Amino acid sequence: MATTEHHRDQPSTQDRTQSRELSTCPECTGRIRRDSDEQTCEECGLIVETARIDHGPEWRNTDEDSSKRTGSPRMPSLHDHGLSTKIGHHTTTEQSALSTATRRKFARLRKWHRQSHFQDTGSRYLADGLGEIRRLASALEQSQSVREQACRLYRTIRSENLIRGRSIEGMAAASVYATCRCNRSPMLIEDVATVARVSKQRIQRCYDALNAELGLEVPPRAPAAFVPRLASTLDLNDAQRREARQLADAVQPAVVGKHPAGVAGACIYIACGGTRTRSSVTQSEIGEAATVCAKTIRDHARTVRKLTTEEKPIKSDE
DNA sequence: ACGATTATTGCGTTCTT
DNA sequence: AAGAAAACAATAATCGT
Repeated sequence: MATTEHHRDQPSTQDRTQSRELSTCPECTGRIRRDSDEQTCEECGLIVETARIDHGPEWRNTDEDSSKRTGSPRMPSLHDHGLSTKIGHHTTTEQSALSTATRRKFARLRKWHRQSHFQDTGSRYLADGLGEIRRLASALEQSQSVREQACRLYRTIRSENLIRGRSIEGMAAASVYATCRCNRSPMLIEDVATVARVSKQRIQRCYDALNAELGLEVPPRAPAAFVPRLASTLDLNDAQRREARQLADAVQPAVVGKHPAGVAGACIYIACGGTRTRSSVTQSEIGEAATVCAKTIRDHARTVRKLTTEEKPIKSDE
């Protein structure tokens, strides 16, 4: 089949994410990340601009085999890239003009046409997976760009025969998760597990297999990326956010390998007063928001404190 | 005797025919 | 609709110390 051959040479997800421009956010002076269709702030999540217009050329011969030169851009999220057509229902004035025989004929035509979509074997499964990805991406409020990237990833997963024996739904969820991580989004596997139809463990397995087989380079996650997210669910004020962010940035090189959301939670805990003054948020509240237990917040808070007080010993903090 | 590694089995799943 | 193929988890077996 021509479609799978075509997609073997598609650029992988990380190729696309590398070409993004950075500027600063008017709201919090954070960095702005630019996707193909959106500009979002990495700090506060503010969507600066949403370009609904496709600025690309009207026709493209860049599709390698130039099998398609005009029309809307290819949609990786649709099993046939949105290339298929439908025979519409004429429900208005024309209906009366058509004879019964003609209407029958069109109904027959329509049915045959619709069924012919799935005639090449296996693309039913592909459509299932892509549909699930679309569902997950929208449930997780991800941008259109993320959705398309996830679908592209899913296609290569499929062509590498990584799905057999696992599950379509698990792999779809893993695709979305992996895409979010490649885009440095503060996404937790727990997040996708709550909207997915399979367990967290199964998603994790699929994600592991995906990493092992495809070797896609997912960047390490910075704790600072989780600060805005946690801050908004915990309803913190600007000063607290700023403080927590500074702590997270300062501490980042020393906490590689630790769960970034847990570290971010610890920074927030300290920024909100810590044990000293009565903290505005409890450890368990933070833990819940970060999908980590309260003890982790406590432990990390200790190391964060130690790391930051070494640098400026003026502030004696216990 | 014990812990760690490897085989085996059964199960739920994809995918082909 | 049926069966092959591949993955996984739980259990059994084997091995080295």
